[in-house]
Amino acid sequence: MMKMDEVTVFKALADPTRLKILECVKNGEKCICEIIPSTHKSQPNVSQHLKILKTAGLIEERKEKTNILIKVSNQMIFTIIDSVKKLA
Amino acid sequence: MMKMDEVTVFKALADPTRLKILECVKNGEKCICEIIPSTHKSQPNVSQHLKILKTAGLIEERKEKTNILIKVSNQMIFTIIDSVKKLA
DNA sequence: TAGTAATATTTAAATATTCGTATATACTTA
DNA sequence: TAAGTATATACGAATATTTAAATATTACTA
Repeated sequence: MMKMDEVTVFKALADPTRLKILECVKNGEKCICEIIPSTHKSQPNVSQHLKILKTAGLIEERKEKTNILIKVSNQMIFTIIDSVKKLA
Repeated sequence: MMKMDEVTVFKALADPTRLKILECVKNGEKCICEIIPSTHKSQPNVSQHLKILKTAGLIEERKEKTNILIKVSNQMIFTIIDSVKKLA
């Protein structure tokens, strides 16, 4: 997976729906069909948010029968998000 | 300084000019008049970027005679930026 | 092969962001 | 007090982002 520049990564993180998606896959792979309802957004919208996260190198996908399973590329992203949350 | 939500912080970081401003003040307070030329952007534009960084809680200002000096609120932000840069 | 489920793409509208120009404000100094 | 320096605000144009609706694609399954 290509390394992405910081601005692209920060942009990917700068949206509540995308942060919600990352939270959703924090504890392991999830089917897109499970991610969608967790965001309360439309299927096409989630599809586009997933593309932004993928382009930023933050997630990876794997096909399993009919479904696509999403996981984070690097768990470190959660350390980063937590650090920002704790930033006083 | 009020704690800001993650999305606001990530949005503040999701712009090359603002990352440049943070780099500029990395090694200590800098006058806005020094920050401006380092960005190659107009004075009003830099002023607005500074406001976004301030609203996100990332920088603080101090008046010194005619000038306003800018410094980061928390050096931890550079650790975060570096972590993102290293994210494979 | 027809139908269905999962996901992606296209499109258009609404909104947000970025930027420069013009102008305002505040403070300092001649 | 007039002029100058440093910074902020208002405004409008260009561009980018977010979103849902409509549609397309892909791959199962009956």
